[in-house]
Amino acid sequence: MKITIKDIAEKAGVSTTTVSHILNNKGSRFSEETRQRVLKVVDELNYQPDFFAQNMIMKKSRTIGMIVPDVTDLFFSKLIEGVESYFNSLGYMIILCNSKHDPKLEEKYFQQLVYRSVEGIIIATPNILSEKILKNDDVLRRHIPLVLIDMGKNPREQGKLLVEEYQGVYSGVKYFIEMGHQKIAFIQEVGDYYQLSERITGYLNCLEDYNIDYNPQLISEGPLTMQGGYQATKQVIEQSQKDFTAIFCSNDQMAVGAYQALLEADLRVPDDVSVIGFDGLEIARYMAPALTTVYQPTFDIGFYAAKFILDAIENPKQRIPNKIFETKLLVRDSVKRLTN
Amino acid sequence: MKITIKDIAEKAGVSTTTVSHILNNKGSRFSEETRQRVLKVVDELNYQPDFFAQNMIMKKSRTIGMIVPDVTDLFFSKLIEGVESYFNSLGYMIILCNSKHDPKLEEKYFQQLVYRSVEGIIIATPNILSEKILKNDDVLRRHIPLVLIDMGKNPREQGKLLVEEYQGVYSGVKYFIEMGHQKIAFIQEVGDYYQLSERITGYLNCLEDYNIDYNPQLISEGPLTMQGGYQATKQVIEQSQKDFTAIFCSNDQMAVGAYQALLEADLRVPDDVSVIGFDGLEIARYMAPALTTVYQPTFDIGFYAAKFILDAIENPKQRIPNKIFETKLLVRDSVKRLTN
DNA sequence: TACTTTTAGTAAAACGCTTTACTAGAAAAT
DNA sequence: ATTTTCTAGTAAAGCGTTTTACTAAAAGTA
Repeated sequence: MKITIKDIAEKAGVSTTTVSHILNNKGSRFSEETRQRVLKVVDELNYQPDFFAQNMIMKKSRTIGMIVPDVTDLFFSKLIEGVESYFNSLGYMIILCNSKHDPKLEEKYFQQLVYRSVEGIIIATPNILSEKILKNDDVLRRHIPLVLIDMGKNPREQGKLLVEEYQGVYSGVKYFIEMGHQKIAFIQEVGDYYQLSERITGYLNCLEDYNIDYNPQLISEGPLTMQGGYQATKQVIEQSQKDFTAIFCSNDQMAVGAYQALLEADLRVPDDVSVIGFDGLEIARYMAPALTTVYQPTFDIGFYAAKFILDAIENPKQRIPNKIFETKLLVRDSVKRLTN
Repeated sequence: MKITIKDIAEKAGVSTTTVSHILNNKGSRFSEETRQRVLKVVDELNYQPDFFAQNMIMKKSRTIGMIVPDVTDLFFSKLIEGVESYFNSLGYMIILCNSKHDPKLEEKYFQQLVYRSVEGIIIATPNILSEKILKNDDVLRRHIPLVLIDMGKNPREQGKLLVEEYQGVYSGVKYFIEMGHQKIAFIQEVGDYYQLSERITGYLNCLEDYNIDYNPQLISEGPLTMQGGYQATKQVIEQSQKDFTAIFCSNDQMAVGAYQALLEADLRVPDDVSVIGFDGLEIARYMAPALTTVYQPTFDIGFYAAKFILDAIENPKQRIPNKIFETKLLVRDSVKRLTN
């Protein structure tokens, strides 16, 4: 069946100890002659040590678990790219779990990852996580580093990677206002409304700071998808009877849907309605007109998540840092200056 | 440290054999009393068997390796979703590798996956793979099922999942012609031109069948990305001095870039130039105007890849089937009927 | 009663590696 | 010449399971 270290040892006329030592550059020195002989046999038989046998002793799975709600979401795939890119050269591999936004599945995956002895876990989700995840016995006992990219939804002391959502939205809405807009709509993630996420707070506070009355008819919600943005925008159009000049979308994908909904309602971007998105995905640049959007460094977030995990693996005593990423308004062509 | 089966056995006053048997419902029957006692201890100590120790004996890693060139590419992320969705409930997990279109990296990942004893490998790539992958000793010896989603690029007898690219493109170009177009541009993947892929052959043959002269100035290439489509379209515009009325894009993402390039050149879609894409991604529906595109069942391809792998795992003797997926032209608003 | 069968379990091997502790013989030191 | 040190290795334990082959005691049977 599989070639084992024993086969190599036998064929090279040495002990398994010797083979192991030579392969791992450990222990006492060996004569160049035996070294070559062993290496030659290894090469001839195309021997590779058994991953499981090795791990049983060394307890280094060199595997990271990552849970995302939707791989096809451009934000999360960019994040995955960042994570993968860091682990790439280091011999770590990632087990990817697509939770489909289902908390039950997230929990199941989490447990499976723990069972598989991953050395670290990254959970990216806008959902509330259960105690079973956040205070998992195994994870605590075995010091498995956990990093959350969760928009600040879950209480946690370390390993939180956040984006300045509040400031991001605030700067976008402020930009609308500075461009002369007063009737500013806001479409956001489902379920967020009542729990007042950072994003909507940024919106509300900015309005307040500029003494603009908040109009509930200008707010609507939907999933953070193109379809979601389309529906939510349609709803805003109906609710307000087209009485708005700007719309802030909780992410770029919603903005794509918003464009469509506006077009169908005979509202032109930006002549009739100005639009701002959030994320700064590649697609934003290619929308017509190019979308003004609040950029967040998605790739970097993934990259840092990976880095923090790795640091924590190498330094188990240390706590995992938190990090807040800045946003930046990318001004493009989807916002019109209002001259009234 | 970790709780082992020995701890459980000791605390429950039985042998490890008993614990193992009870946990796996194997071997002779045990009295309900001991069963409960063992189970209780297992629960109390929150015991989980060690994945590596188990695998060492059972040799079932329940892990699948998947290599894609770019996770952020909507086609591949959809594929991943399909694969993940099939393995999801079955306790299999997938190790995801993002090769960045680098053949060297593909080979390295492949070897790592083999080393990690994955039970199956799915490679989705438009690249030529090395012999080291296609005729890998380990994979052959250990009968690791391999499925290729490679647009037919690599010679292989089994485990090939293909799409009717030729027919897809042909039907799109034919549609252009039926709508009165004669000057039809084609933008395609880099490097494909000289190796005459299925896609360009579909284009060329269709032109020929309708007695339309093929004009090399109407062909251009770029990566299968928005940026790539943008550049390639720009090039076509220059080369032909705007002398074309339609453009076929090798994928939807290129079409997004094409829209942008056309817009910048003051060419309106579809009034001045009609556009067709390939893939049928969600985004196509939200483009303005909505993109007419050749749909391919991306999710299903992933799903079947997973299914075939699993069938092959359960049935090692059997060969892995090939499968060809049909395409379908989704007519939307990006093609104008020419009346001349 | 004396044998057989069943019940309820156990001991020990095996999986394929790494690692610790040891050693025979050669070379160096006294 | 004897002891010490160095060289080039090896034997065997151990990692945490599963599994095979076995067994003592209880129950059933003739």
